[in-house]
Amino acid sequence: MSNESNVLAQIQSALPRLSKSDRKIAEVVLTDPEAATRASIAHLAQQAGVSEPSVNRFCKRLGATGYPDFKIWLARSLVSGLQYMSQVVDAEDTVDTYPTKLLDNTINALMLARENLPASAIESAVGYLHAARRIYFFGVGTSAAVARDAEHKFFRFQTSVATHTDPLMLRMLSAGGQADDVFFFISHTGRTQVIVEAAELAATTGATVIAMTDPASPLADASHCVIGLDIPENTEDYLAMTSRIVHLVVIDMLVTGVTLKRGAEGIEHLARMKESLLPTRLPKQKKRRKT
Amino acid sequence: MSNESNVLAQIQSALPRLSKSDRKIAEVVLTDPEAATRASIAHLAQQAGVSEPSVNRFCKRLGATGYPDFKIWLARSLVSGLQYMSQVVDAEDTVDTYPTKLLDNTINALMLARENLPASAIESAVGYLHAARRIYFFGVGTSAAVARDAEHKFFRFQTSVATHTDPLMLRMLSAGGQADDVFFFISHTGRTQVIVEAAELAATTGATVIAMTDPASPLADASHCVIGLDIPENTEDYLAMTSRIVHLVVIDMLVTGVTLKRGAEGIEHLARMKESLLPTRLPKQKKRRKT
DNA sequence: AACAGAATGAAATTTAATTACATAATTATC
DNA sequence: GATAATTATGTAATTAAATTTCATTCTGTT
Repeated sequence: MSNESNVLAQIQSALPRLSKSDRKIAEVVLTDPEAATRASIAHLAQQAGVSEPSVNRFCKRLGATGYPDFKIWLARSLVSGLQYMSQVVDAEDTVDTYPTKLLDNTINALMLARENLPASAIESAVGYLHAARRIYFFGVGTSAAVARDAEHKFFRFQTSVATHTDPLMLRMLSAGGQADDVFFFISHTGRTQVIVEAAELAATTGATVIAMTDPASPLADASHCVIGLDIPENTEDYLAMTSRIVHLVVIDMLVTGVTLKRGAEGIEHLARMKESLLPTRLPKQKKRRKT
Repeated sequence: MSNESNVLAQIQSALPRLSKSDRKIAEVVLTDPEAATRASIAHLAQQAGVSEPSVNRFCKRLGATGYPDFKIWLARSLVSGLQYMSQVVDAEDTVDTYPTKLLDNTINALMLARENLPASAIESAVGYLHAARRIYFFGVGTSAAVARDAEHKFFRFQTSVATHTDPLMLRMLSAGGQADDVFFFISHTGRTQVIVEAAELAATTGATVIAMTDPASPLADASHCVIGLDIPENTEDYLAMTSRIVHLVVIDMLVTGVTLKRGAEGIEHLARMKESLLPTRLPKQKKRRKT
């Protein structure tokens, strides 16, 4: 009964079982839940044409402790401004709408990733990266930027790191893999010709092949360790590619994981970061904006 | 001010500007917003160590009509267990905790950006980029990856685009700016020596200088158009730099804006994207994971 | 029709939130 | 560096809101 996560659905389903006044209240609430969250018990009672205690009893019957609590439940089952459906930018969009759409899509992608985190894959990838003598991050197109970011982050460790986008370099380096090398491939689809080929080559050399990609793809099949992510849509090749954002955050996770594994120096690094975070922000001088 | 869509992000961004007691209240709310929705004003006041009227005033300052109304806002902006305080990874973290922390920080940064979108700056930047004959994206360190991403995205237009990280190239190109060139600088702090210098140089040439940076920084001062973003903490140089994610999404916005401005072909492109989005995902075959 | 049981509303009570006012702290000004 | 002005904060009084109690009215049953 007290499934507080969605009162509206609950009211809806209880509707036929309700008494006369309860039904009147339910209808008012269902018609405009948004308004109900703002109304006082007196107002809602008047709207429904019932007495205040009736409203109160209605709330309690649903499992709330009282009317204010009921309003909170109601508010929670109404989702904040965030749009949960992936939104598409179209010709009618203006500067007041498309930035929010893009942000919402990105936020949704991250929330989705948050639900289905491939913790074990991350863990083993961290293990490999930590143990590696040399790491290659390979990605083309949009994923090249992710690879570059990873390279930049892994610089801090004494491990040697490299990124390349040139197909020839990619193939040559992959073919020359050694036991303690890690090849890390980044591809949303896992079907990019040059990447798949390189991964297959690398796998034959005894090096470790990690892929951040679709788990049901040729690239995944060629890899020893797959970081599979649940990413809403394939907007590949088009404007905003939300997957690359998720990929970047996963890179952060890997760097963090390796840092933690390295102990001492790593921890010291983290401590410094903690400090830098505390004095939240520097007081800003007067703002100045042109045009 | 009364942008009711996400009070938590709003509080987060107001945090540094708040008075002593307001901050205490804000911290209690941010630490456990879920609990705050259930607490009475007296309880919350006691928790924060302030008086009840202080809590009431806090709510009003945020735009709510009072405490109960504030609780409704809070409930509405609450999404599935997300942590709203910026979280720091420490030595005790495991693979079960730090990935979520990093994701939460990123999501928060994006929600914050969503509340304080510099729409007008984005609009004018889009105007400049659309009109440009040649575009340079300059960023160093972490921002280099953002610049690279921007370059990759702007390739689609006939405008010529370039990115460089080499300080010499940067200075040379900046000095050689022309009237219809756009120099786009990316820097979280706006205090990176080489970037600020290049911006100042470029500004003397008659070219347009755009900066995505802290609005109260030397870089902002040197620019014609500043895209200022509200980004929680300065984790600069350390593990996860949430600002770069926000920057990337802003790049998406700019590309989208320019695409929309280009009309016809741009729209056709968007239509194709829309199609690609509908058959959401390919049915995945059996998953396969190794190690 | 008469009764039991639930449903409902009026009024009283309690609880919670808000306002008014006084005091303290901060900031600006000279 | 002192003083005025402003802003922030708390105490107490007030008001508003929600809840409980209890009397009344429906509803269905025999």
